[in-house]
Amino acid sequence: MAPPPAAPASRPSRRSASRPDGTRRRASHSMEAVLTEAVALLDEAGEGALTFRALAARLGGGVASIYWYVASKEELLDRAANHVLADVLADAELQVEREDPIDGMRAIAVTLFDAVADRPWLGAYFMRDTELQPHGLQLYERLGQQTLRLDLTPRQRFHAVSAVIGFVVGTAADMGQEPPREVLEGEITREEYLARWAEEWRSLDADSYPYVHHIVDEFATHDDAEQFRAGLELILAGLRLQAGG
Amino acid sequence: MAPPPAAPASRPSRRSASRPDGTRRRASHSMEAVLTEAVALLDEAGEGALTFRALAARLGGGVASIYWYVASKEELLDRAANHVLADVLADAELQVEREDPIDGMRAIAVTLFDAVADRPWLGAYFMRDTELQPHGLQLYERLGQQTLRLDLTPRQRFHAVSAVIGFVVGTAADMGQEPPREVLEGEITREEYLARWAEEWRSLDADSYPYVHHIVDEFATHDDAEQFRAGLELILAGLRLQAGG
DNA sequence: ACCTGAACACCGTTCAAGT
DNA sequence: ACCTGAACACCGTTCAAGT
Repeated sequence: MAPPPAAPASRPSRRSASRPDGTRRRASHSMEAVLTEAVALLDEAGEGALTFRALAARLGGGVASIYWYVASKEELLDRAANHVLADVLADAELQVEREDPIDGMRAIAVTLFDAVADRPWLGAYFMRDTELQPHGLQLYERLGQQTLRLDLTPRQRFHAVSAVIGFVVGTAADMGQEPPREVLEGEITREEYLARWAEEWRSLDADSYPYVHHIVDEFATHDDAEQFRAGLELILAGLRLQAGG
Repeated sequence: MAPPPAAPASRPSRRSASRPDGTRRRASHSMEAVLTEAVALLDEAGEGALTFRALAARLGGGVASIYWYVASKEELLDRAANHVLADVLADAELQVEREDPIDGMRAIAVTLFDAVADRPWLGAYFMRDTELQPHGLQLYERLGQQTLRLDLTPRQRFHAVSAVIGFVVGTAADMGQEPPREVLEGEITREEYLARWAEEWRSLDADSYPYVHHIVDEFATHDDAEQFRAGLELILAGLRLQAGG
């Protein structure tokens, strides 16, 4: 396997510190430090917390210095996404040696889902720009390679991979939406929140909302990861059928 | 079928106009006018164009007046989503009288996809708050009702509907991402843009990226709607299998 | 009941200047 | 080559006051 496009060389970040002689050194960053701190901000406090001012403060420098590394906030997020995808890719590579290609696809899909579920902001930026996200492209390639072992046309393979990616990212982003304030602040648990929502659904007219009533208990006790897996199995079953069983 | 929760009464909006006697009447809005203009802004210039200031200007009033109708921008977008879902729901209801429940699911899914493809912002707000989005809930119910006619457990039905919604919204939101500036400004066409991207993919090492090379022509000429349909068919095929064929 | 004006506390981005 | 300070042109939201 070829190496991914090389990342710019990086040196460890130095927080602005005073020298022995008491003079003050200018803050000095590096692409690596910028992305690491950006991801830390994202992980600690969500997408809203990543501002150039907050990031500059963490790096111990001025706001404008970040623009030496990225041209815009969009690029910052694209690169941050690529940064965390390195680990996702490494995980996926480990799990991909399956005899059955469909098992391989499942393994990669689940790995990616877990990553996006952990980092909801990742969903919105995944594969948006393959030039800035070589690791995203490699993950796509790995998933696609599995389909080469199935009896399908190129078009079917393209559609299958697109479907899996679309499902994983879409579902994960949806599930990863910022929980309501009450849950975030620990006033109520996720279970209580779901129960409250379910209560509302139960109060709907049963004749008009037979389906909602039918599944309300499932909804109230559902597990996101299990729900994702069940949907993924439908796609994979359809694919296996298409490939001739 | 029961009516959806009633919308607040609305009167036509009046742009601030001068009276015969020359005095100035205060601007007067209505929830209906606020949502209509918000959607117009969204449709004309994308999510970035919807600001309280721009909306107030269109309504002919001050910024703060909008806060009498909605408590936050989040609520404004949730309600705007519900507003356009009224039409989507009406479309879906017309198409749902199928003998085969899977055909019914397909019809609703395609209708929703078309709506989100037209209005990318809709993807991010669909079904986020069923209290503010009764039409979203009704669409969910309609889709779910189809599964009641399939031989499945409640849990399987819940998972199936979640999978379809997740796939539709995820795929449509992804496809509906703001096209790059060059395309938006008409410098190049979508085809040229895809071709340029494909060119880049072709320049990758063939041994490391066999899949990308395998599908690059499909990618260069693909149609989003067709790609969506193909993925949807995989889910529906898996579901039909699960329901016993 | 509904709207206004002005302020508050933020944003991303730019740029001339520094080292 | 890389960083700083200060400014610019915005944001969403609040609030006392008006009608």
